[in-house]
Amino acid sequence: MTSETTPALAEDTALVGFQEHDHENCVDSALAIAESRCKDEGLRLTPVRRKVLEMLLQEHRALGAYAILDRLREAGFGSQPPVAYRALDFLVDNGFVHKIERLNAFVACAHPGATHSPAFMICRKCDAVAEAHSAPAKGALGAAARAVGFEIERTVVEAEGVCPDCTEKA
Amino acid sequence: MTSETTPALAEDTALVGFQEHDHENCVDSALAIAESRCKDEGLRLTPVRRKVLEMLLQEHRALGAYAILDRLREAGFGSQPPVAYRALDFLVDNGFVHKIERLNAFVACAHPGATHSPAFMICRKCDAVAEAHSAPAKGALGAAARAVGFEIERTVVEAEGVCPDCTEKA
DNA sequence: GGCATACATGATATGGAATAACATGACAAG
DNA sequence: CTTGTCATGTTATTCCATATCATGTATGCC
Ligand SMILES: [Zn+2]
Ligand SMILES: [Zn+2]
Ligand SMILES: [Zn+2]
Ligand SMILES: [Zn+2]
Repeated sequence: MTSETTPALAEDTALVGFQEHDHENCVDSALAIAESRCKDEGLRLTPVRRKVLEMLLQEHRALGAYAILDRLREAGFGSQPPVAYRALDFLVDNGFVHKIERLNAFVACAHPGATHSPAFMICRKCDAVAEAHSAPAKGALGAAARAVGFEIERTVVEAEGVCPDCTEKA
Repeated sequence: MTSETTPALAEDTALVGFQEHDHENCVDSALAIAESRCKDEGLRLTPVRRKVLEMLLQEHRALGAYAILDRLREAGFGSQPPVAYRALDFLVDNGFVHKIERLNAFVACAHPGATHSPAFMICRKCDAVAEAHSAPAKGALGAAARAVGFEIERTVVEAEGVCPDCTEKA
């Protein structure tokens, strides 16, 4: 794994997921970015953690914790729930992976590097997940929060619907 | 075996939108609206369903399915999971109750009557939940969806943070 | 009335998500 | 070498959710 893969970060900031792309490169570069960021920030991207991130990057879909666990077992890692949840906690806390609350499942971040407040589009037919940016404090919710004095720390924004591919097929 | 761990939120701080209000009346009127709407639309607000709605209206907090189940048992109804989940399905499908994905729990709708796309503010300290309106297709997410041809059918918008009461106490 | 249909309820069993609690191993300071 | 920290591993348990089959109950038609 040369860390020389350049930040070929999908430049259409919005949406990896519903678009064809060079997936090999996509996975490799995301892993490279993760390794580089961990080095910079003194985080330890251990084998289990790296493996989980790699699994999630391979799919552009959300995987449940037990699907992840199955693959960890196959790869020779521990196979008890905490093994997966701890790796996921690390990856989520550090912004490499997001949890999709609607699905109780996890997806690799499509815009690693910068901290951001993600929004997701989830296809209910094929389970594809695309990540966009959300503007949490702006809009109706932000206004309502300011009006009552609620301090927003984090937002969950998830849209459920049908992706372009599945719409086309129908 | 009961799964109730509630730290007894001070009773009279019951709040809709984090504001004090006449809670007796709030519950009664919401039940009346539900009954009237069910009559109009030919829906059957049966005893279990009514009881679950009433429970959720009493709290302005989200209750987990098993907390609901415990109370159903106490009230003499069936105590197996499907009993609660079926009642909840009915109430959610018809807009009387919303599911809070972040908590895997349920809360009574604060704006019954009109169909709407809710947004929630969840206090991570006291677990209070307030409901606001969201503008799903407007804003950054709507734009991203239109850009790729994703058809939004439903959105989950949940903000986590600290409510005015808890901010004040700190 | 007798009967078909739809719908609501009930109970059993199982699967999937998440965490608590405890033990072990690796490793870097001191 | 000892100590503290962090990561991993295992066991056990709890909570969330659904599939399945059985039973009851109302309604409308014959
Ligand atoms: Zn990719
Ligand atoms: Zn699709
Ligand atoms: Zn509502
Ligand atoms: Zn609070």
